[in-house]
Amino acid sequence: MEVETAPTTKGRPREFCVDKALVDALHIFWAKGYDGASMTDLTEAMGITKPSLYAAFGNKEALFHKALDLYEAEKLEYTRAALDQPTARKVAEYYLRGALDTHCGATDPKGCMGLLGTLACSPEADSIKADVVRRRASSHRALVERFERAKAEGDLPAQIDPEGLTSHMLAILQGITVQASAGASRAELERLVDTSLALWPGK
Amino acid sequence: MEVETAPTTKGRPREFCVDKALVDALHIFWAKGYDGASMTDLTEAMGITKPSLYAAFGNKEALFHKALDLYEAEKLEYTRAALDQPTARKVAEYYLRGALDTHCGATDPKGCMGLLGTLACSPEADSIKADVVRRRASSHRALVERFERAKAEGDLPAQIDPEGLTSHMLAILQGITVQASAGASRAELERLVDTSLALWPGK
DNA sequence: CAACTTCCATAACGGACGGTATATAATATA
DNA sequence: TATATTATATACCGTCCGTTATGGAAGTTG
Repeated sequence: MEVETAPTTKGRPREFCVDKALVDALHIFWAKGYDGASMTDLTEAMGITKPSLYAAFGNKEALFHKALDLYEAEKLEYTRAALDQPTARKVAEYYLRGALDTHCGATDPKGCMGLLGTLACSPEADSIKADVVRRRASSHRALVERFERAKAEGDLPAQIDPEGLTSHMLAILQGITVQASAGASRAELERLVDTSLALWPGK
Repeated sequence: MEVETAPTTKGRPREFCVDKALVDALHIFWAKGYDGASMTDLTEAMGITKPSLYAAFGNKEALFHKALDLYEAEKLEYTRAALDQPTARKVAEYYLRGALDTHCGATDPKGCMGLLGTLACSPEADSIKADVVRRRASSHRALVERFERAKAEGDLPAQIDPEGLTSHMLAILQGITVQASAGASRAELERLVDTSLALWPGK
């Protein structure tokens, strides 16, 4: 049993770039969701055949997890950077504006890949769902802690519930991605964010 | 060419109740989404065979639209009742608490059937998607008008953008249903709603 | 060169999908 | 009772799904 893909250079070299193929796969999953993306969709977008895909990535599910890793690392970087902002208000602003750029940009698919993953309901997608839920829980936790710190530092009012505020802000974020998927314009979503920030508590 | 199902009583009478079967179908679509619900899932839950289903409802897509009609009429009644509340704050409160009861109750499936419909990405589900988006747009419009009226009546501050506030509130609503689908507890979502209402502008 | 290893292309696998043809059972009408 | 009409039950259709077996092409190593 081999633990990893052997780093040998023997045999015929592969004719495609694994990293580029993964980027292509990510775009398909992002646009169509796990169930909606067929192997044919994927292989056509990646420019490779099915046996090549299986040799390089394992299977569809493994490919999705790898695409999700890439998505988190590249596209969700703003959610980590947001935590470093000096005040709770700036955290929220960074978060929501980042969501706007990421989920309603011109080049990438509209909406959130994770959201599609969570709501995919095929029986075999349960492992996908669990993965996304787990990742989301860790963002949630980090945000609660950040808002607790903000409360201690005085840039959130004392009566604010950090747990509730986190769920509230993530709900807005999810709503943004839902509306983006449904075809809302960037301008519309900017007014949404402006309103949410106008109602934000504290400084 | 017959325009409607003939109201005759000739021939063998059907052995199941169409209305009850539709309720069963609704629960399946609600829990699994359009693509996730297979004809086998549906017929088993409805207790009928496929030919009976096709004779009574046309096909899967027509069945979904009828189930969506029922869903809107019965489960989304609160969104209409909300508009009759005396102030913008009460409208929001009615809306969000109603969402809690409807999408995080004990008996019905968690989450929002419309949301699953919008995010279903199979090619043949485009008509489903368009239907849901259209229905949602009309709720949106009604809400904007209600908030404009509230502004005129003085229970919303002058600097509030009714369009943005509507998108904001619907985003929270969508976030609630997303989190409910993902397994959030009722208590968690109540804290979310409490926070959202604590931040609500005006009286 | 031959031997070996790895990748690519074709085509097929079993299974599930939405949808239906056919035959039989049950009722109303005449 | 005979006939027409409609519902049910079974079995099947073609298509697409994710996955894989097979044969040959392309490269490295001796």
